[in-house]
Amino acid sequence: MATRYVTSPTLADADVVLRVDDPRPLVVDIETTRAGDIWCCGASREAGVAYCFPWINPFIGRFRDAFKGAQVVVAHNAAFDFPRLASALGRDLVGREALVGGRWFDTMAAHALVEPDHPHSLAHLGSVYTDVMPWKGDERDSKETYNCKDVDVTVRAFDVLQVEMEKEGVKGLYERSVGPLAPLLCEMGRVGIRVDRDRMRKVAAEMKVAEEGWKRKLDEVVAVLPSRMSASTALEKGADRDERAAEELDRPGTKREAGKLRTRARRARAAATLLKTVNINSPKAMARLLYEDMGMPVQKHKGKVTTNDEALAELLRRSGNPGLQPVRELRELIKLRGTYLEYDTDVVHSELLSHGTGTGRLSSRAPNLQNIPSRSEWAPKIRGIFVPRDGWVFMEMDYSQIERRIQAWDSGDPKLLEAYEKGIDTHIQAAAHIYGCRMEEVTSLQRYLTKRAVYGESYGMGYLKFARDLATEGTYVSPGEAKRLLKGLSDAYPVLRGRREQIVRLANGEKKLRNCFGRIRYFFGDAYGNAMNFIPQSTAADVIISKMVRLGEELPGEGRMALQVHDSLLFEMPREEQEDVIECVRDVMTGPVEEMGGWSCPVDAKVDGRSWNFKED
DNA sequence: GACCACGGCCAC
DNA sequence: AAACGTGGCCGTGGTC
Repeated sequence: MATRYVTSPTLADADVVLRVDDPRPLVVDIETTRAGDIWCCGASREAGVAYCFPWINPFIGRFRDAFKGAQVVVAHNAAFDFPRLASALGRDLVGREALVGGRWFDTMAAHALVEPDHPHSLAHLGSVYTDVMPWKGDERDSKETYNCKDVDVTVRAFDVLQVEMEKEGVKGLYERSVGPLAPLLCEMGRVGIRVDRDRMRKVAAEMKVAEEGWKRKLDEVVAVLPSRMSASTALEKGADRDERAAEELDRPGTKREAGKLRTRARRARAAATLLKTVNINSPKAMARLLYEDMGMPVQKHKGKVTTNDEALAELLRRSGNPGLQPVRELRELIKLRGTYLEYDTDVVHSELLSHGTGTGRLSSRAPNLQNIPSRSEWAPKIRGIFVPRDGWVFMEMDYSQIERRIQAWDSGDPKLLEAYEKGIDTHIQAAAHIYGCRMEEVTSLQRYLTKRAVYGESYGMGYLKFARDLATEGTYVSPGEAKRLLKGLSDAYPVLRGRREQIVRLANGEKKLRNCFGRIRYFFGDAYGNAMNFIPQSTAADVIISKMVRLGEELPGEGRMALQVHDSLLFEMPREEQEDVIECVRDVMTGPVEEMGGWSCPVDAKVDGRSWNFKED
């Protein structure tokens, strides 16, 4: 296709492409300076033609008018362009006075609906949807030409995507959910969540103390020590002694004994090295130490040598080596401190992406706030560093077992549905079937094992992995028992099992699955776990994002959504608005889901004015 | 110094 | 035949 890229446009050019009453979508793309200010803004209304306007008056004014008048404004990854444009033009991102309000279209978000597992970069769209030669990183292009190419590819991709979305039947999903969600996600990230850095430093310091404790423990337990001698020194002396003794024995007849002593010396030196220099954060160094120097049985994961926590737990179980537990504890502490207690800011502006997953879940990055510890011993203290603004409170509303409930709804399994209708604990119900007893007789261990089996089963986990997982946490179950557990669970809900088998067959036959919101995913090769998981996971994702869109319209007062973590929403609001917000959120989240024939899911609410660490009260 | 792959591990 | 799904970030160790 012939192209016309205008890199030094005139006012007459602006009159053409930025015409206020042009009914065609206005496609834009900004480039920014190193400091983050807008440097230029490209614009186009049709494939093959693009203008790159410097970000100066009077072009800025023309853009303002064009945004106001445009029926749709299109950008690739609009979450980058639109907030910057809105702030430069003195308008909001969402709400009545919004720059482009609900009229924006993001080609990246749209592509994620059409090809969830493909890359969504503009370069990728250019390569599959257009005949534009690859242009990213081509140093011969001026910045203006580069911008024009971006805009041109965006406008062409937009045209193709209209067709593709129609063909894939995902247009409704985009219009109802994914499109309207985009400005909300943007706004959530822009406002951000406050971090109490004093508290953060205190927790980090506490952790360091705990680390020192485990380091001393490691020092103490590695060897039986002469009094007041450091562990590494003791080990080295022992090694010296062994080696001297070995030399004396080094003659025919006692060579074997000499060899044994040398091995012992080598291992002692290795242990001494561990205490002094081995970096437990280095899998390579740990593998050398454990498997070569110390001669422990090599642990493997998917065919590869591993020193992960599961391996250390197994080595500990088999050898009883008291140095291993301190290593496990230290690893955890270092990981937690390094990952979750190093924010160099008072407000974290995590970015929520709607194109980040194959299932329609959101993802979170820079920082990822969807994986803040919740079960670790340190979780309360880590969560405690995230705080609401002064006079405001946090409120978290969680869906209760939403994916399991969706499995029940989707399969129509009468037994599981009955449990939810009658308010029966489903894990106890399943355990009663598995262990052949009455529900009152199910022990807490049996319920726990069943619950774990339920989660594993929905991902298609095998019994060996199931048994190993449990062992890592200190619950020993033989492979045979694990197998019986999974089988018993599967037998407890035969209709659900049938549906899962059907889903896997469908995925392998059609190579594509669709949930009731119209979301699709393609499957390649031998689909199993990811296929059986798609329906519940993606349906839950679509339930919650559709509710987020509703809440974007209905949330009263100043209250705002702060974060989404797959089955839960975190809100922040002035204390006096607490009751209104809770009522509104509860109503919306538990409201009937049209796409599911009026199905709904119960929620649990938690409120705390102090931090994200909700205390029971 | 920037970038990358890898092993490992946090969440739901 | 068997089968753990969806993410992002850390430190290490290597390359360019």
